[in-house]
Amino acid sequence: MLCYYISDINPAGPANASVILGAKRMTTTQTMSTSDPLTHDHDQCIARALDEAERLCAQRGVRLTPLRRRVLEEIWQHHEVVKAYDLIHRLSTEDHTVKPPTVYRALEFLLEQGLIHRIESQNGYIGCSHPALAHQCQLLICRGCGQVEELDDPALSEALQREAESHGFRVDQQIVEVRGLCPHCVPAGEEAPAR
Amino acid sequence: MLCYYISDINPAGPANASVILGAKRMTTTQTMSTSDPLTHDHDQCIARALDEAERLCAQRGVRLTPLRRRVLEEIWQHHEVVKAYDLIHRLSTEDHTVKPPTVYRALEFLLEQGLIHRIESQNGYIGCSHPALAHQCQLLICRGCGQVEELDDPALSEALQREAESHGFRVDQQIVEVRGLCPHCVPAGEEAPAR
DNA sequence: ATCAGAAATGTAATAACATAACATTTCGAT
DNA sequence: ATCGAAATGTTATGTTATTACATTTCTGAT
Ligand SMILES: [Zn+2]
Ligand SMILES: [Zn+2]
Ligand SMILES: [Zn+2]
Ligand SMILES: [Zn+2]
Repeated sequence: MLCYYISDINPAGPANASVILGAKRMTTTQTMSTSDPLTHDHDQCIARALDEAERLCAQRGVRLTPLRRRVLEEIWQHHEVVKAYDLIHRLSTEDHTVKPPTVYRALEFLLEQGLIHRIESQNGYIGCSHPALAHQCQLLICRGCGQVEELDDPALSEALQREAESHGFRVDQQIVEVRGLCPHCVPAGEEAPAR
Repeated sequence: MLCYYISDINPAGPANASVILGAKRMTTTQTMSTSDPLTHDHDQCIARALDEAERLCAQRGVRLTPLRRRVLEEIWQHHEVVKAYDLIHRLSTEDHTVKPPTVYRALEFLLEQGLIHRIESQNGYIGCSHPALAHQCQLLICRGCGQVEELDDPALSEALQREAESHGFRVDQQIVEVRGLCPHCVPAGEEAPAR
């Protein structure tokens, strides 16, 4: 499977179509990267995320059960926000309907282990790009294509932490989400206001 | 009405009880401030917020109808997160049940006019402290008492904006919410991890 | 290998949050 | 007074999440 940056949420115009057709599967060894979503090999992206999850859970002595692994795999199918009820539908078959608590419990586990992030402004979830270490991240959420890029800028999170502390506040968690248009959707969205 | 910083969400121990009893109504002229929630005159806080809303809506040629004003007034009853269904219940009487769309439409108007902020991580709302000018804010949300402090640090919002732009991202809106313990709830919560 | 407790999953019901669609009322300008 | 737009009322339904309890699976001790 290839990861298309321009999703069908935002039907691309002719200008973008050629870009999409230009996407190609890369077979050389490379690092996982969400910064070049048009060209990266997303099969490898998924495989790497699952391997890393297996490794971390083994290391931590927690169980990445088949169900939890399956939910994580579904979340990693693309770089867009995934909703809990999407997962319920995707995991259900004619034989067997998955019920909400099943999915919510798996999500709870994955959140606890830092394998996914919850996107508060969308009631959705996304795979974490750097699950080995706990971190505060900044999420860039494109309203055009729905893709999410995870930033992990310590300078930003530290600045916010300091600001909160300067008001006597003890920080548990930061929620930093930016809504807007990603580089590939800016042309299709609105042009820059300045002229 | 006085604004108690320690709410009944987090039953205060004896150490805090005296602090609560120490809260007093201030009658001197003062600026609205959420930075000293124990001592500020919250009646004046509400009145000022409503006056400001009247003024801004008149200036902008939009209508702060009785319903919208009433919803804003309820949101300003304290400095804690208010939920939409709280408002529905508070506005309903034995004679008349307020339906969800009524409240959600009022909230939509108040959000558009920048008179309230939505707190994404809580599905809740809070009165805006500086509604005259559009701004990106940072919200400090206490898990102890539920109170919310609004920060408006341009250095922070500009830093986040620059970071997003450096990734080619066009920013529409920033969502910055910090969960933790406010100065008055830190003692009652957990002690500092360092020793 | 067997058993007991803990962890995980299954299931039913319901709570909590939000919107769509359409009817009626109110407002403000002519 | 009349008309169109804006606001509100009403019904129904869609979406997200949790509670409570039953059953199954796993793990470690015997
Ligand atoms: Zn990918
Ligand atoms: Zn992450
Ligand atoms: Zn106040
Ligand atoms: Zn504000």
